[in-house]
Amino acid sequence: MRRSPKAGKAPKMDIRNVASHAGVSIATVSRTINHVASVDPVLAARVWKAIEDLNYFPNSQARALVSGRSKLLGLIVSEITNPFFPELIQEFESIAVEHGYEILIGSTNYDPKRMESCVRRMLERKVDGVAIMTFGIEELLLKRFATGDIPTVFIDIGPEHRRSTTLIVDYRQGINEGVQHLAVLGHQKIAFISGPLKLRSAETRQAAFIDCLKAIGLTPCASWLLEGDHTLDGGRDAMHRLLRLPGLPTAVMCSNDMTAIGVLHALFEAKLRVPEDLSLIGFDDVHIAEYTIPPLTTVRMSCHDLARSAVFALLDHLESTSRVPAHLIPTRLIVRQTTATPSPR
Amino acid sequence: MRRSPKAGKAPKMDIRNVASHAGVSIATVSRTINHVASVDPVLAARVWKAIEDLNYFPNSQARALVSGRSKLLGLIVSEITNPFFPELIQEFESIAVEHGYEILIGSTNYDPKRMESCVRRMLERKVDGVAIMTFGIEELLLKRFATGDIPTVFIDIGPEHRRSTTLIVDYRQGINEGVQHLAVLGHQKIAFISGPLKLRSAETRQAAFIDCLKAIGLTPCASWLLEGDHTLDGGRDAMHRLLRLPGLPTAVMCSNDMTAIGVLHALFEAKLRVPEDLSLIGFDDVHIAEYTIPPLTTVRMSCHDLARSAVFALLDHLESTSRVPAHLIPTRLIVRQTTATPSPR
DNA sequence: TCTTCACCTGAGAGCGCACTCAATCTCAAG
DNA sequence: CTTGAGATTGAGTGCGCTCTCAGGTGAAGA
Repeated sequence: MRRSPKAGKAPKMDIRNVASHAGVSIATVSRTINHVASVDPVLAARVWKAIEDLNYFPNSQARALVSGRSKLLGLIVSEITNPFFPELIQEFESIAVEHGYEILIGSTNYDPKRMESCVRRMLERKVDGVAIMTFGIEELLLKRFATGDIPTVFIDIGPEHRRSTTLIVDYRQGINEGVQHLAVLGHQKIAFISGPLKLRSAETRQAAFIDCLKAIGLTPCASWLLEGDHTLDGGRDAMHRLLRLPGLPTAVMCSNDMTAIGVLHALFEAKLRVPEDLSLIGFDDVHIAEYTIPPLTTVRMSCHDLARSAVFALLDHLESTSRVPAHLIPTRLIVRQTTATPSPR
Repeated sequence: MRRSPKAGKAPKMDIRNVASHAGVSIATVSRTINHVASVDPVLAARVWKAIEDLNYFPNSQARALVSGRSKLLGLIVSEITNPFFPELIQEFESIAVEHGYEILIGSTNYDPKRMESCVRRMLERKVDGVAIMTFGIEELLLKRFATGDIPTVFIDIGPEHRRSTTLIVDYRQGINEGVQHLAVLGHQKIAFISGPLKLRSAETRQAAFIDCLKAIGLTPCASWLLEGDHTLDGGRDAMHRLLRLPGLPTAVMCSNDMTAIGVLHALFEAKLRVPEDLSLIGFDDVHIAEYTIPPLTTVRMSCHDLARSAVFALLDHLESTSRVPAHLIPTRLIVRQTTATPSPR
């Protein structure tokens, strides 16, 4: 009774107890738990009863240790407080659980130190696979998982090896729809508030915006290309900066919805009306985008698609289910009420 | 090479490899890793170098198995897509990590089945402690953890035993401030949109509201006591119901911020202005409450306080740090711009 | 009746690590 | 030079479980 000072309580329930209580060997208990077909139904019933009676839970540490499979999937996101990620996590988790896996979440907050510890923890816990959905792997993560020891899923850019999948988001499609939509309404002066440009995907979104602008014969104005950080505060601050500029654009596109909501707030403070004085388009289409005032026109990147593709890609590597997942994530414009014809000024 | 069909890759790095590479016994490696003071610095250096060279990670499954401590803290929340919880999770995680623990998240979505599987998973993974922050334990959870085998933290109501802590949220304080604030502004007709009433805390909040109303001589009107579900959609729907009623209140208090944001949206659709036509007060003070239009007056229940108290209470049970945590979580009104004098009608 | 074979079951090994305990080593004092 | 206390070290055990493999059972065929 060395390491059990609490004493007496739970009498260290393990597979042996179940075995003796059911009058079988531990091997049979193990087989029963793992649904091995060859177990005599009578014995299996006895085992299940014993498990029930004793309120036994298999120790997954031990299971993982011996089987080599932890049944854990890592999920690394950049910022859990950005509503997009909880939505993604929820979806990811339910699909994972459905397939017998659990998830270990890591939130990097764009902080290299946290990122490092995140990866380390995943490795230590021996996750069976990892989805890195940070929208911008600062090399670090990429390098850590480059060895290809465990299956990975990346977004936009990732290592090239057999056990890794890269999900490509078609930012251009949705952003183009947004720009076109604005152009059709008559906007010519369009600003863009990006995410942190060290993030690959933020950069890609901005690049897509610039290209789309050029495609319709508009010249992107450098001072209307602001860098945000994908947060509410960042969006508000960027808009403040924009407002201090001499000329004002007639429309603003944002790299994500949080930024757009921040912009909405800055505009409210400045007593500017949306969409009358300024049109606004977000990106992601988080649930709350439908609830802003006015409801936000935004580019939808389905976190449902993303989560599904990620889990399935991982499962594919793990169990070669050959359930070929879609690796191209589409985006499309959802028109709500933050866009309108520019008012003559 | 039986169970390693991937072959060749990582040569099954374990403590033995490190030991032989460093020319010491595995015991010394173990001691080094665990920072046992008595290890000869020279040997320790050799060990660390070997660890570095071999890129070795201790297997936490094995560590947990033998030591009996998983260094895992469970965190069960009701709904990860409600922004309050990500904020709570982030705080909880960073404090936990700071103290050498990791967290396992479970989101119940108010679904008994998910709840059951959540608990089961926590138990199977042998978490060292669990914080149940669902604001409404439907007995189920309570019962599951009632045995007192592992330390737990509950909110509002929990089992009574040595290894369990119950955090009491002082809903009344903040709600009272809200009601008073409304009363001072001249409101007499105040509605309340609750959370799902099967949730203990939702019920408590509503009860507090009713009491506060009575305390200032107002009679709560039954038809103005609506049940929501703590979501955006629920808030919007409840407000729709309220709008269909013959008489309209002049102010609405909500059981959480998501509900309030839903209400805001319903009001926008109905072309009613806030706060001119109707005053509105939320609850929680999630970050985005500052960003609604107009910015939401709300009762702050600090998720920072909550997370801190929860982790510390758990650590206290685990390591008897006797870092006595505050068990009373205060709430207070944050006045922003959704409240004003009722307009004469 | 005896062998063959398919089918189950249980004994036992060992997953990677922490921890105990006895062995070894160091060094000062006798 | 010997001895003992104290400091380090390494062999070995076992955490709870899965999986292999050999042994045992019973039905079918010779």
